Amino acid sequence: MDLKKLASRLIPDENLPSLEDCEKAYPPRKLKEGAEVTRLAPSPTGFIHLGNLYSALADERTAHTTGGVFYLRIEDTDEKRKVEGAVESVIRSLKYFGVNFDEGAEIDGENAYGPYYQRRRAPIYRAFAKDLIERGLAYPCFCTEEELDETRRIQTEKKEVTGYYGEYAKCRNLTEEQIYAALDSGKPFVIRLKSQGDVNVKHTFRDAIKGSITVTENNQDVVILKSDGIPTYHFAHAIDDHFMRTTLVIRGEEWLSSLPIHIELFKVLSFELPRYGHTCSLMKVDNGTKRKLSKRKDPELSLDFYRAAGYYPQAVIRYLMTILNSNFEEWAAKNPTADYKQFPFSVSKMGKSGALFDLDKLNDVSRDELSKLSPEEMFAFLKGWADEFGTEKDRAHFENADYIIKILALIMGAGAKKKRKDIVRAEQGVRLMDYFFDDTFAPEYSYRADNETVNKMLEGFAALYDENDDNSAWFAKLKQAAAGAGFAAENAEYKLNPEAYKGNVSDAAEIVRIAVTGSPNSPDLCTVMGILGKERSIARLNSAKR
RNA sequence: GGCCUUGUGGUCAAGCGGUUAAGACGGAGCCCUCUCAAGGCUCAAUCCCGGGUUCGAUUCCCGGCAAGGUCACCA
Repeated sequence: MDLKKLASRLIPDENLPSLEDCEKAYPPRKLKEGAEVTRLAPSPTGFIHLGNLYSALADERTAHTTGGVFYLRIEDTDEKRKVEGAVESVIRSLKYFGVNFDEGAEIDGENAYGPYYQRRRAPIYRAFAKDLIERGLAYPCFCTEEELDETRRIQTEKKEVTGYYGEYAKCRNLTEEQIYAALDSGKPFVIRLKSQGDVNVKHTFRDAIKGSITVTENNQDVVILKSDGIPTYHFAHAIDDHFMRTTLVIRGEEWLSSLPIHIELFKVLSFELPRYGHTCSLMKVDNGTKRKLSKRKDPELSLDFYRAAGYYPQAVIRYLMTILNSNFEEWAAKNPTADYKQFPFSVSKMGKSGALFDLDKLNDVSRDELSKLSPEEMFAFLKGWADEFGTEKDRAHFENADYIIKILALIMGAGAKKKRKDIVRAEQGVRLMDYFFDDTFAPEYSYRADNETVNKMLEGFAALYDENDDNSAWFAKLKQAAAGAGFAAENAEYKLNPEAYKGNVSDAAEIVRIAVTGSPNSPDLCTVMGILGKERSIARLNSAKR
């Protein structure tokens, strides 16, 4: 059979680049020894979630801690699943979390290895497919979807491996006449790899994350060019990662099972195989079982969700870092002020089994991270959130920067010997301040004492309160009022004879606290009242009487 | 079902033939204390199972089991 002629018939494109041209156009990168080139290669199918950020961070850290390059490639070979604006959304979301690309789709700067949209690279793929056909390593397949379904059914029935291989590869040995007849009749076709592999042969393979794994040779005649002439993932992956000079392909472990295909593809294309690192996926518990995070099933894991909830970007990143490299936490404890980018990230330190997403842990990391901010920085962060996601009232409150910063100094324990870690995320932090504003102050007045006692305490303290008192003077007056209302002024006295009193000082303070803040829990009450000012404090004490 | 991967407290995990089996989150308790946080201290809780190899296995080997992934003209 004249393969040259067949190739020209199958791929008649003019102006295809020559294989040598491609090599020349995308030469090996000039990087220092050990520098890794990594990439994020999403398909533009919609929003990205925490799991995507997780692997993007692994890529980004690997590239940037080794002095390499991190680029963005868009795998848009599936027209049907394309979503408008998805690319911008990916870039924007990742940027919010501080994950930035050096080159790639929609990125300014060095674009020498582009284009980064696979659809725009069609001529390259087609040139190589044509070459494979000429070399007898690929062939046209005219099987219809129905035929394929049918063989799959038979294979399943006979408990054989499904797929297009061996005797099931019907089009593999078509005669010249059959091929041209099909072509002449206008039947649509795909191009398949003529696999040379043998499933009985196994190799051990070194994965950068999983370590030593065994791979079985591929014997599937996989589709490399779909009937629309666009490559499948497998083929595009081999060609792109070769010509974009990726050194380390970091991707989810769901790709592990197609690794044999990729190995064969690199081999027949005569490309040097890059290194691979297959990450375990982030899991979540669903109906009592673990499963990997999914875009469709877990909208609450969308990156935009975390933005809306007001999670601090650095906190999410640091949480992810603790899962990515388990020694990160230890390092961070030793270097409390260091930026996470100084951490010597290593793919080899990545875990081998899938981690469960742990909200408690994220919250803990968040508290910690946020407690490092100054009240001014916290103000800026909260205001940014309020501007985008807050209520009308929130935005109005944030006009008064000085007032809020004073509140934040209290809530965060700034300047005090011990910092507070009350704020986990912006939304919750903003709500924490509600009682400092009259229009959001919503007390419940759920006193434990009887009304008479409450009123006596409130009146007594209102009469004594002086906004110029320092903390101890303030507390002395609280005790005085407490005694007047029948509480024990000193705890020791109360312990000796609890029957004689309405309660201890804590119980008395609780009444005032509820009156002023609407809640039995709050930071230092003396300071709260100082921030509110005498007038409002007294007004609240009065209106809190029963 | 075939193939691949993984299996240390509730969660994330150190560990790499001999350890009282780290640490963090979460839980319980105590201290501190005007409450709540924070902080300090203490406690409970783990090597999937069965065979080997070995003086000795969480660690090495084999076999189970369980979980996850994958078997498309989707990526």
